[in-house]
Amino acid sequence: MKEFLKTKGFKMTPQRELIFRSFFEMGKHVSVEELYDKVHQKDRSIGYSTVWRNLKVICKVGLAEEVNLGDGVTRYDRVTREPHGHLFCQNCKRLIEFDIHAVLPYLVETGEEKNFRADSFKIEITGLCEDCQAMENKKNERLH
Amino acid sequence: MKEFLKTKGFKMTPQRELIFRSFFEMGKHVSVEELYDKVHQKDRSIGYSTVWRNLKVICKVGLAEEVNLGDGVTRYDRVTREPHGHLFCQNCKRLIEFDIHAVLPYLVETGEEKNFRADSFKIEITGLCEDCQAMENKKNERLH
DNA sequence: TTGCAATTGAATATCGTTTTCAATTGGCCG
DNA sequence: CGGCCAATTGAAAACGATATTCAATTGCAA
Ligand SMILES: [Mn+2]
Ligand SMILES: [Mn+2]
Ligand SMILES: [Zn+2]
Ligand SMILES: [Zn+2]
Repeated sequence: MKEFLKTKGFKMTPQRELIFRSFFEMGKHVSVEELYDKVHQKDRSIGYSTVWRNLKVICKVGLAEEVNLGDGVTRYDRVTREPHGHLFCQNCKRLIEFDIHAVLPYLVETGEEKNFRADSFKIEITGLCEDCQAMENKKNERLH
Repeated sequence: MKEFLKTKGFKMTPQRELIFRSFFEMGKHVSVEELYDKVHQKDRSIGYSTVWRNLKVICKVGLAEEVNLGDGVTRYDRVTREPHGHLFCQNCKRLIEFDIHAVLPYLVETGEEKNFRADSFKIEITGLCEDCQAMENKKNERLH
């Protein structure tokens, strides 16, 4: 990792090491605050801006991407070889991923048709996840 | 329009009338600030918060939807019968629409598979529009 | 070891969004 | 036609996530 960062023009530091490690441990779709909480538990001296900056670094070196869902909080998603879409539960904010191989060619073609140079594709389905639907049903039952 | 608003529990006011009219005149993908500028030209007394609130009203009554592209500015898009996706130029912020009939069934199916109750579908392609590519090329030529 | 750019933490700035509050007004009812 | 009251308005302030500033520290190449 240190070597990898060097090729990208970044130094390794203890703070960066902990932040990177924590990010990759936490799995997908992490917000600055969530990562800060985790990192801060392990090292109370690490500041919020350092966590924020290092998430940007993780993106700059191509290991993650920002995900914006319009709820005012940017999440950071590990980059995987497989492009995917997101099901976003408006209630619990959970993100469920799904494969988009089937539709990607169509989107690529659409971009080409309009002479658009596409950098990235985003597919999001907003709604209510299975669990939150169940909770909603229970709540409605109680009203009878 | 006044009657329509009444059925939704809203009153008509001169400010609202002007804001609604201006919004529909401006076409698609309007930000609060853009609409405020336009409205403010016609009536210097109308405040920013009134414009903001009325855009929310336009959404509440189902005539528009918020569009979030991760650039920190919410845009308001007239609701049309036809679902569509967006090509978003990162340089000039222009939005180009495209039809998504072909991929919608796949997304609906995906939601069902995961027992997800889908409210809305969002498809965005980020990149550089034709004009901005041309500008970029010109700039690069000049460097030789 | 030295020099210097990169990094860090705290504080502060930014900026679009949202709320507060007092004053005004639309529209229903008598 | 008034009177009433909830809805609406405009200005100002609050919010909150993101981003920057700055002085101090540190990684690391030479
Ligand atoms: Mn993801
Ligand atoms: Mn649109
Ligand atoms: Zn949920
Ligand atoms: Zn452009």
